[in-house]
Amino acid sequence: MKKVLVVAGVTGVGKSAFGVELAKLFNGEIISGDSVALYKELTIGSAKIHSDEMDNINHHGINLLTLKDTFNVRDFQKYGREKIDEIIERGKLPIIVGGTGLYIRALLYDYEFQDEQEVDLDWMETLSNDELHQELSIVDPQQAALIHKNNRKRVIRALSITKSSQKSKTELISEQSHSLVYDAFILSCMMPREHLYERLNLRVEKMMEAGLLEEVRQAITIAGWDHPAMAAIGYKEFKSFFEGDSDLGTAVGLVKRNTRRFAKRQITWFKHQMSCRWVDMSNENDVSQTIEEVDVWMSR
RNA sequence: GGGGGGAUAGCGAAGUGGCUAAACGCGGUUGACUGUAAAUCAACUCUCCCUGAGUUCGGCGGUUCGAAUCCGUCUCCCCCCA
Repeated sequence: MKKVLVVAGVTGVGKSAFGVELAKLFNGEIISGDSVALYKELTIGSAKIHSDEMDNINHHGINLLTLKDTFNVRDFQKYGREKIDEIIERGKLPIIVGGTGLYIRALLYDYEFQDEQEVDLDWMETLSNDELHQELSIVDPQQAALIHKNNRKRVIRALSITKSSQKSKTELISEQSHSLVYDAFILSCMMPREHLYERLNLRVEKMMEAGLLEEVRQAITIAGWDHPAMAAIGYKEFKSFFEGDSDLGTAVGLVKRNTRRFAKRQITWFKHQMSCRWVDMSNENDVSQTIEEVDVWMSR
């Protein structure tokens, strides 16, 4: 199986720099596993790696799109797998670096996405959460049992799978083996919660100093608030500020809070959705120990 | 010195005699996750031997079958008049 190194984990602990370090040590190229850094216009708020931090290591999946485009997991899986093959072709090690759990999991595991025909979903709009969930329990009872009725987006998605393709979500998932399609060594970077939160708060302050507000202003003139990417943390929080409904301090506070909550969700994801080698980035010994383990894995 | 207002769980804030361990928001914790995922959603958050029990609503004392809610008093905070 093809070897792929993965530097996943929580935001703000230094994954990007660690990825570059590993790329230099093991002759690698980096594929970003980040759903926001994909967009050219979203740089400060996405904590995107700066070009002079890349240290001549090739980075893929950054600035790939403009805010005129949209993207989804399926696109990422396709793009990522192509890049992995290309990099291996060049005799180098593909290194996935990022924190978008679903993207990374879909890339590494045998997630199957099928072609879906356009289906009119407007009729769902008028239904209540309960009615939609009721509908789902008829066409796909297993998924209905798994998805909470208030999770409207998921309920609608599960419904639309059955409407726009031949299989239900349950059937689709049951056909997969839920195993890795690569010889992947998955690192999940973290650090003690308190320390992490402190860093994250500080990072938001730095983003403001770096001109985040102006970046948001420009992004909305291109994309408007309706673009999915504008729902990213560091952007959506400024909506009410720009509309004159709240002050800047409130917006910044929300960015901090949402970043913390996001970090928590990432930890939960990597803890339960894939099996990772956890790396405490605040512990030098653990980091160097990890590098040794990568070395062993490489020569395996 | 006089007059008025207020003290509620980590914070903000409802509640003004039983349905209240106490709404709601924030903060925090835990979890779900297969085409918007930095998205979306759920649970928990006084204590404990936790499908039950125990101690709470500034302190103390009282009224009452029953008080965060009524009365007295003390402490602290805020506003107004001197």
